Amino acid sequence: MPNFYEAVYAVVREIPRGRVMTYGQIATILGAPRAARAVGYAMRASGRKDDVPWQRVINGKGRISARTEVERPMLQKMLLEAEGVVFDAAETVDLAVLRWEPEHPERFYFAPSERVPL
DNA sequence: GGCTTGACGCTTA
DNA sequence: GTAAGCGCCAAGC
Repeated sequence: MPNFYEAVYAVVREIPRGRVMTYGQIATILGAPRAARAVGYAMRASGRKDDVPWQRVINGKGRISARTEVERPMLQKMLLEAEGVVFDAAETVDLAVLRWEPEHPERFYFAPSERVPL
């Protein structure tokens, strides 16, 4: 992984259809449990990459964040429901059931020291 | 190199 | 149960 963004995308691409992951969870797998914000930042920048299922990444409460955009969250919810993800009355996803974890999280490990400029 | 911003998260009230 | 505050890491100026 040449940079942090690609490291994040590599994980997101592994999320199966109908399942979701949280920002903090991805950050933890990358080796930076506190870098949830940076993960979200990477998602925002991933708008162009069609092969990255960004809609399957939500916050730790099981909700859609996307505070900056207005139509984005609506689209995200629509895409997830199309995959079978269920939202409750509070527009929250049941993470206890739909949260997914890679079989080999260590292969996504991204040591800060290995970070290489683009 | 330093300051500001941002799809987050945990702790406290 | 919700709301506000502080800390976190990486990117862009």
